[in-house]
Amino acid sequence: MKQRLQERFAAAIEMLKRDGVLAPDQQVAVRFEHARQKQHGDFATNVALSLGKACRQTPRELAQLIIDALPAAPEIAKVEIAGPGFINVFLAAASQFNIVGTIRDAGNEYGRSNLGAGQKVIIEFVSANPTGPLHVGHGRGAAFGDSMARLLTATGFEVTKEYYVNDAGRQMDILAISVWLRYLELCGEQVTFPENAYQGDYIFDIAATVHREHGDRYRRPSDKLRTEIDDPDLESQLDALIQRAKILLGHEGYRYVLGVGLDALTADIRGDLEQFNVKFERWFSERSLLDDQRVDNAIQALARSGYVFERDRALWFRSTAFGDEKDRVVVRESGAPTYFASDIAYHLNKLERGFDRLIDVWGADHHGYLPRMKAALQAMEYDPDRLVVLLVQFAALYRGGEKVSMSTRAGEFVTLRELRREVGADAARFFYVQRKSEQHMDFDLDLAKSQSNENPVYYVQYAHARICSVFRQAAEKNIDTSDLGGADLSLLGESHEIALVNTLSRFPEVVENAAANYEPHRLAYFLRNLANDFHTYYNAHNFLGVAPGLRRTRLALIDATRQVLTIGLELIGVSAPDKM
RNA sequence: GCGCCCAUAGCUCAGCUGGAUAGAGCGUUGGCCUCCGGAGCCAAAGGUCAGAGGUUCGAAUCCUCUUGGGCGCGCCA
Repeated sequence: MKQRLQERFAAAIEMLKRDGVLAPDQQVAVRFEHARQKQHGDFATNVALSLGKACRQTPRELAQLIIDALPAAPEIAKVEIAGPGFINVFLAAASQFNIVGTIRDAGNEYGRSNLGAGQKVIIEFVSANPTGPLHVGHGRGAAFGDSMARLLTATGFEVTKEYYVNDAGRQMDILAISVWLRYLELCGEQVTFPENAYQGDYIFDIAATVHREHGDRYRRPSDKLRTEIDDPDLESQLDALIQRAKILLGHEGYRYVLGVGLDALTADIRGDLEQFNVKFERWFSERSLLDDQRVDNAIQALARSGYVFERDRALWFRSTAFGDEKDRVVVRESGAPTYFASDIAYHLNKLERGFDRLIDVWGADHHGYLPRMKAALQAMEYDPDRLVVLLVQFAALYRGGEKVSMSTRAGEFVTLRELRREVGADAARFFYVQRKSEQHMDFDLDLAKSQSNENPVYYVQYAHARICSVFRQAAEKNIDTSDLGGADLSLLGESHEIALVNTLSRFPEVVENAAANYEPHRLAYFLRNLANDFHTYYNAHNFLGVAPGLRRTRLALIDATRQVLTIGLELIGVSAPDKM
């Protein structure tokens, strides 16, 4: 409807240009917004206000000229000038109600658009290190990323969801040593478990699996584990322990233990996310980049740019040339590439796979990492704007008013699984996605659990279930609901019906805005509004107990409502139950 | 110290990229049909949009400064 109005007004503007009121080269964009108050009609534009100065007219005079030039249009009932020069448009009721038919004809397609025009987008999110179960902090990224993927798909992008598995590097070694030490304990060895290794119970489970399947095969005498290291630094001691383990177990044994841990945790995370209604097209291994020399290739590609140099026997990327705070190491003194180097390879790989836009969802603590990543792309002559990084702020956790730590190593976190079991995947997803991603979020676990019944998701789902219930009642009373398409929409007109229809008609616009701005929370708010409009209507009017003609019309309206609720909930990964 | 993010009702948050009288949920107070599901509906109270300047017809929204909070500044990932 907005677009229709824009066309009408553009025609009027053209007319004024021809009449010399406006300069022919004057750039004019007529923007409409939904009027907040009823007395201001349905849509309002400030075009006369913004143009007034350019043509030396007062805004109100110009508004009048525009209105006079406006072509006759059946959808417009009335046009008014208000305030300093707003033009308020009142729509003809009949043309508004047609949306009910449009929605029902479009079915599941309603709200979809071709904004993306088939552009290939890869969205990478969660990507938590596979060193422990996901905690509630990861849940926010998961809910956000997945909803974004759904929104982008609905708006005509070709979307691939990917999880980058950080299965290389020191964190993996710490995982391996943690598993192995617990395993040795099970074998009956006396070992001191370092406090900076992974403390979580899940490590025992993995160790137990190894012990059950292989007995003492990976057992080594614990006295050989002792390292003669004076360094009081716990991290250095841990590294020394890892070195001992590699020697004692041999390459294959060590790889085995590490692999068991990695596989177990990856599988755990994958299952957890599936229960959360999040599925990835691909789990991309960081190690595979190293194994296939793609990291080396990337470093060479970067070197060809001329922004790579050697210092202190390490290889550096001159990222400061592109605005980064300092230059960054890509190959360590030891010869091992940094995490940054494999990340460059990963992003290069995404570009080579033909994605037009790379979307990364990161925790806000990684924001300092963005300039160097963009710099790398720029150095290799890619447009850095093809990388879009969406930062999701931390969710500070509280339990009984106390802040809860979320350290994976210390094993002191609340898992996503726990949360899901307490409140359910639907409530958790809705709760997460309700918040704007760049907004800090206080997550009170006790509140989230105790209020599970007051979560707005139930309010929205209840609206859907209620509509389904009305149709069940209709069936019981042998009321024919098969020909809602033939409903006479001109019978609508109650204020609650107008409000509901207006909200329904805004849905495609909300989806587009949510996708274009990477703001799925808009959809959550829209759905709450829609549910509110419906509940209010439900309370004020009867659907089944009225004359057959009106009954059919109202059923068509609430059926369209049910459809939009289903589509909208689906877009944020929440179910639309028939009964609750 | 430098950089990024944030500050809106008692609490948790929206505010449609600068519009008209700043809105929801929770909590508080009062009300609702013997009828399609009361997980609902209606109403009231609650605000110096952190503070101060600036930009303009017009600012919660844009700019500067101040205050207060979160995060980052590794040859960790």
